[in-house]
Amino acid sequence: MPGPEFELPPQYDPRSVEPSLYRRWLDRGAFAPKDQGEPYVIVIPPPNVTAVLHVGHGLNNIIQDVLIRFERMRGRAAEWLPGTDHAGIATQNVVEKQLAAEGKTRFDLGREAFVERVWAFVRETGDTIIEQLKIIGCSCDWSRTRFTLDEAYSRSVREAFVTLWDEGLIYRGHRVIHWCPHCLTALSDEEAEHHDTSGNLYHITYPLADGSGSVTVATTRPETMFGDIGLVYHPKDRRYKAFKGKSVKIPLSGLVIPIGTDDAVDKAFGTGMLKVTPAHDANDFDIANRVWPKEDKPLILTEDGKMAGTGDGGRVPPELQGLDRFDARKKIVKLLEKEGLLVKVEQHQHAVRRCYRCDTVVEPRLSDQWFVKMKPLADPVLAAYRRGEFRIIPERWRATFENWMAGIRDWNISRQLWWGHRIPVFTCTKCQYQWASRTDPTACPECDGGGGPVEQDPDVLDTWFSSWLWPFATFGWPERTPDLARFYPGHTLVTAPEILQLWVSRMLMSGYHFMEQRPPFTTVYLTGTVRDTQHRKMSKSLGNGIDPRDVVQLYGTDALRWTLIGGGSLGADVIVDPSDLETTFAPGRNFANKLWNIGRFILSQLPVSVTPIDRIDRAQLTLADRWILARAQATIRETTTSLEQFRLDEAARRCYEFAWNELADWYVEAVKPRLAGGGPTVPQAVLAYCFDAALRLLHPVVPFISEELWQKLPGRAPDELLVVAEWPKPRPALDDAEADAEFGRVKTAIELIRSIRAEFRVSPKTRLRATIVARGGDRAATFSGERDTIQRLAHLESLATDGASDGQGVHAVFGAGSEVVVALEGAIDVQQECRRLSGEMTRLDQQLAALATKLTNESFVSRAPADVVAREREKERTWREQRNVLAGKLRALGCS
RNA sequence: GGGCGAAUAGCUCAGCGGUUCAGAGCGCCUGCCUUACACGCAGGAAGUCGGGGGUUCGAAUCCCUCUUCGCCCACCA
Repeated sequence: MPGPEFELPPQYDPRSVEPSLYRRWLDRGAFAPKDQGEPYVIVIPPPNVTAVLHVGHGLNNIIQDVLIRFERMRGRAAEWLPGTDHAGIATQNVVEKQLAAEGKTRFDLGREAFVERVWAFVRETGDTIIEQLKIIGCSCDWSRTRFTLDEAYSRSVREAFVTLWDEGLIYRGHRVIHWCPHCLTALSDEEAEHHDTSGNLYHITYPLADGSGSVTVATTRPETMFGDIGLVYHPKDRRYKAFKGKSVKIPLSGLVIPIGTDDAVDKAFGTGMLKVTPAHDANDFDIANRVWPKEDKPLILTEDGKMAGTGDGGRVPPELQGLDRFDARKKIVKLLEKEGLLVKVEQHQHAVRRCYRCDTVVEPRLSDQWFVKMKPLADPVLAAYRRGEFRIIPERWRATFENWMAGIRDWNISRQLWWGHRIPVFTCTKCQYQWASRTDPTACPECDGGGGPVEQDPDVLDTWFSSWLWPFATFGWPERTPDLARFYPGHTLVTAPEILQLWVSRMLMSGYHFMEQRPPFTTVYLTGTVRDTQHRKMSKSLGNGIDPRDVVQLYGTDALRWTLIGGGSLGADVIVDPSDLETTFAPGRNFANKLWNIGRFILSQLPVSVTPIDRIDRAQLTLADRWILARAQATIRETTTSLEQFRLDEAARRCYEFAWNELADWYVEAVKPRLAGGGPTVPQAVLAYCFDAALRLLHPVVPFISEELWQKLPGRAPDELLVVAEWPKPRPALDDAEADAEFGRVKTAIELIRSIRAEFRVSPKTRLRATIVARGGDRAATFSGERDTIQRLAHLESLATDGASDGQGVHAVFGAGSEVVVALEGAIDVQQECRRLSGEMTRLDQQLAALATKLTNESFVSRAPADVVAREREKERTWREQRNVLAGKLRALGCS
């Protein structure tokens, strides 16, 4: 009797289901960790508030969602902490761009108004990002959403800074750092990205001051020559021996500078003579400190990358002052050429550093910045990693991580920005005493009574100086909150490998340093990257980004998740085609629709109350019942193992095969006749059990469709939710290797009959008569017991399972010599059948020959494992029996 | 300059020493609107597993090498 489920439309419409389900989960508080139980904690890599997410972020967050849903169902107190990052440079950049469109700069607004303006922007985009996470189904604990610039979070940042200061790990460094002339701020080494660039190597003549000749210097940056304080060559370079102690004149300016020597010079590069520009090259800075430690290090470029003016020491010739550095380069080259001081220009491949936020070529620049001493922080982490206290998967990242940790350099944390955490360093204007403070001081602690006004450092902290505290600042550190006690240390961090150093390693360092030597997580899962078919990263500038909202609108969230999770194995890139969303996302949509229809059918067959599977008497089970129940056990085990091993793709595939190929294609089809009769409750119980298990197993990957169907299953309380339902456990009592093998034979027999039908172009409407002859290990009862199934699925009129083959019809051999014979009167001629069978024979003979070679090979028999040899022997026996049957058939037909 | 990854059907991928291991999805071909599903069902065609060499009784699977692509790191100006 068809139930009300037939009212359900035959086509699943995710749009009508997903938003309301998500709301139900929220209303029920399903994403909050339960009060009891062992915690499982993931902290989200907080997305920058600058931009909407694309499917690249989608992959990352969906992986986290699969893991958190899995562990939640397994009974852990699952905490997935969400939030966003204020993203200092990036955000300030975006807002400054907006201002520029209005013809304004941040200086027009002033610091306070500008920061207010950024806040307004951030509130808006932050909300969009959270919305997107919800749309793709993320089951974050929204009650604990954090932002790295929240008041409480800011206290954590300040605490970390002051602690490090007190420990002597923060210092003011005077050195050449990466400076972005567009963002007008210093950058860390990690924020200045290398880009291979094809440039020029200019060979420039520096005349000797005494007029006795000249030397040639090769440089990629002629515009910095006015900042030269000398030339150096390698002390062992004989070519320049005669120049020792001499001086040269800087071309175009005439300034006289000395020639020195330094070991750092590469004799083989360029001319072996290096110009030393200490204020605009980190390497030159070091050389200058060795060779001319007392010499000034003149800056000849302004902060925004222009040639310095007269006020800046007057080293730059007047006609070049104020020119942009690249325009200046061109002009200088021209001038040099005119004066005959340009020897040659060579093509030169080299890496140029660019700002990771605005892509401007970074200018090395001597300045004063705050640095963190990293070695004391990194060493314990490296040691802990080698002890195995946390792991990084895929394991291949080990070398990268270890090299970085071992060779770590101090971290420049000050940024000349307005958007971020103000550096809590204060200076007394009277006595110049400088200190870091957890609270804003009003007076200098060193001056007696009336100190001078106190000034705070104008700079802000590097964004990463706040996000490196994420795993514990989010839970209230430095206060000893219950959350902190419960959710630190966490478990899994899922993120992109490109921020392994920028973020992951620093979180580990802060974790070990501030949290009593405990790691913030035990597993770091480095995901692959979502790329287009040309293997390019998704990015706005390339126009190949896909907004997850578009995919969800077209195909549903489950389809999006299905493609991203199934698209690649652990840590592998996922390739999607932005120009063909249909092909990319249809498989997931199709699967969701298939589940929908399996559900529609099963639900229509189930009574209001279904017998639990453990109350079914095993004696009542048919072979097909036993088979699907055994398959369910295998699926439960394999899916669970795969998820435990972070093989989400494998888990997804396994469930898919169970639901679609095993349950729908075989069991449902096999069981239909038994259902139609309204007969016993056994098939209903089996269907309900298997479908329930499949939905549970699928839930982490396709949460919406699984939840929607699961709630419709009989016996559900109105408030029961799959999202917090129990993860299936295997029931050993339902394991059944025998049924697995026997039903496998039945399937094979059906497939052979279908093949024959198709080969002989017999319409399914024509009912055929067939015979199955069980031989070898096969039992006739296996086939007679499933007679109805075989007849129905192979479109047979009748099936004989007891008689011997009479040689009439089309034959196929399977198993250990068992045989299928399909009666096809008139449709076949003997010649054709002879050809077909001898073709089979040839194939079999080839396989047997190959096997014989193997088995007569003394080395194989003696050296291969015994079970492998045994298996090969068994295979040979089986094929030999098949061959015998075939040979008999050929004889009977009188084939030549 | 160093390190890493990938190369398997037209496309996107799985398999990573031995069970028909040469697979899946999409695409393609042939039948089917079989009352859950044409976003479907059934049956097919399709790859000398990038080239070469080696280890092994046995290699898509391990080692070396080459080619192509991609990524990360790097103070030769």
